[in-house]
Amino acid sequence: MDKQDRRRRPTISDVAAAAGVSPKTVSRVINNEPGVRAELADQVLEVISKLGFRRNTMASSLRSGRQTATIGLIIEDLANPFYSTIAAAVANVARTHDTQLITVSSEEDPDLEQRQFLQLCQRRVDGMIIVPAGSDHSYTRSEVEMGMRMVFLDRPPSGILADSVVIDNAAGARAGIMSLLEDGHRRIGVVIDSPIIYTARERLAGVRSALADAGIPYDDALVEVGVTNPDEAAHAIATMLDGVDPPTAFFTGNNRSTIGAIQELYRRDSDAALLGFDDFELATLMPRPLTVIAYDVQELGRAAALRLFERIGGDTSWPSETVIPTHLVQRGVQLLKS
Amino acid sequence: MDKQDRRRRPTISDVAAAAGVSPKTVSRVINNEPGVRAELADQVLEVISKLGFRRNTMASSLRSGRQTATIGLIIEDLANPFYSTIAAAVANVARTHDTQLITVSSEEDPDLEQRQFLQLCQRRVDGMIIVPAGSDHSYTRSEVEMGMRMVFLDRPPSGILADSVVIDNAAGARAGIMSLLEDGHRRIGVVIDSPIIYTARERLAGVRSALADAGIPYDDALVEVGVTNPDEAAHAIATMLDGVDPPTAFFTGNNRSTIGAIQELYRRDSDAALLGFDDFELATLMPRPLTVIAYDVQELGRAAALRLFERIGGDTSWPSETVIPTHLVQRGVQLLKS
DNA sequence: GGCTCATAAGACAACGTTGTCAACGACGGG
DNA sequence: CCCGTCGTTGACAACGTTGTCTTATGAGCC
Repeated sequence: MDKQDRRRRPTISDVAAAAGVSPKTVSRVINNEPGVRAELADQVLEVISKLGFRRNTMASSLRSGRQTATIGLIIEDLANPFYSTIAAAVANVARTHDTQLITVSSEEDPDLEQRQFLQLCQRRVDGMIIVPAGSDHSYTRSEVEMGMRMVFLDRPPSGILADSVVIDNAAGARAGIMSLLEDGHRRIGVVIDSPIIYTARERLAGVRSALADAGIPYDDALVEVGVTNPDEAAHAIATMLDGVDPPTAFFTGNNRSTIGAIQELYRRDSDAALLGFDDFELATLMPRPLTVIAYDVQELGRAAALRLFERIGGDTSWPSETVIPTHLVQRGVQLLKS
Repeated sequence: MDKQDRRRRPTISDVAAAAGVSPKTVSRVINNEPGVRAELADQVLEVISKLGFRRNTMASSLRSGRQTATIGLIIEDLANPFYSTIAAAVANVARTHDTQLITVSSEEDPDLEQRQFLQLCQRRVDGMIIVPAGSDHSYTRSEVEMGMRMVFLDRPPSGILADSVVIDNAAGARAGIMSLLEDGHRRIGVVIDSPIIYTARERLAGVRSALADAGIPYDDALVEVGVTNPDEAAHAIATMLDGVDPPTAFFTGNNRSTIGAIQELYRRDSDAALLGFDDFELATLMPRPLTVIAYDVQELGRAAALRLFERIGGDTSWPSETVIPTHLVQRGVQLLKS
């Protein structure tokens, strides 16, 4: 280790030379191909472990043209529990296919998303799951034509026909609002992200549909759009509560907004009802009651990964859209005592 | 697209033929090597974009022997916020080095950890960050000798000398316990994972050190080890509270146990003090007061990644151990109203 | 014994790219 | 006008592996 601390990695030829056989024979052994005497194979295996030989995956898949046993996942932010749950589910499916996962963050930047996409193409991943940040994905078309498999997650693709897995956003929001209406609420404050975003748009559509069915006019003063973090949500809630004829219930369009709403409602000891899209860890310990529109986040990732591996396995059927259902769940720490 | 829906991916030779130049010239263009007339380079670039050529990363790094611009991260479970925060931090550092991250879960299984490690070696990643599940890492030695760079995260390596980044577990626990002692607590219940696990062992050592300094005998009846989930923690807390001379304060060794403790203490309206290792999202909304031993999880990942890239950059200094400091923070939703 | 045939092993080329070196024309100095 | 030099470009081989084809060996059969 003093004069040569960085040994060269042994290659198939090194193994072959040390074992007194041809490189091809070593190749046969490491690939479990038939046509090698058991005795000789053992001998080769011994040399392999003695030299610490590891087949170079890159050379192997370059030559054989087979799969690279890698898939890509493009998400907005790995630190966000929603995305990390998806990543974990995808990785689990990948592992059952002996495939490794390259996860990259787009940081909600369409340009970065595209660059990451192309880099993954250059690595010749077998397929990709993408949670779109941008709104135009026609740039993927030429790659898809050249065989890249893609599944869109959480938001449908645009500018290209491809598989997608999405939540039943509109129906979930609609069901939630209908339950508020059944409880007698007539003024419902809505706090939601910008309708530029697919999920926000769909959820808002669900809200409007439920209100329309109940014959309740849509009141712009009770809808705050473009809310992206807890503080903005808290502020929006405060403003509505301070207005004339304040809402008796709130709908928050994602869990970040729900957190902000809980903070503000708790601070004021308000007993307004709260309905939030997305369940979240520790919702059961929140200091006030709330209802969440829940769905199986793992299933979202799992379904996308399964679809992707079907494609990789050779499925060439027409692109499908998988819709993950939602359901309403009561949350809040008060339930612990009942 | 009807008869040949899967076009072959163009290679450098295809581009060369279409542009009427040699493959080497195309290579020079895509690598920004000098020695190509600007006019000719433009012409080549045009053909490249027309054909949708993407350099094959595998062939490139196979031939050039340069870095693969990939690093590996082996963690226990990507769905766990602690690990996903680390993964995000590592990915962020990686991106500044134009490197992509392959994240794999060991599922706390030493065998799987080793298999994943070897697979990453076969992919010739430039380096790896590993949160050890197993307790013996001598199996990495031959790879390290052949140039694999490794940084151990959250737990130090054993059986091999390598860089590591860990939390100041003992000092953090010690400081927390000392603060409970200052508040007058003399009977402190301890709920912690198995001491087989490095972090649990260190934290328990911190607890014992603080108690010893205060002259308080270590009472086995007040220490429950081997607790791995919230329910077990809640049960352990309940048992201690139901015993004779119950504790007036509890220390929980990680955030899962802390959650369980909160549930049980809230259920009973107990006003026992609670001190938990690990901060967590939404700790500010917990329905009772608690103190957490907090540290910068992102920094943990960031430090490990920075160290790894120093190694990849050629640093051959003696392995270092980076220790991330901790500090005490008050949490609980009651703070919102003050 | 000569034949076929199956089996085992190796020779060789190729995957897509790039390092090395040679070839070419243009240019300027002696 | 020749020669060395520079700037461009290409030919060729090689990275580590594997697909294809060939060769060597011996068993089995008439």
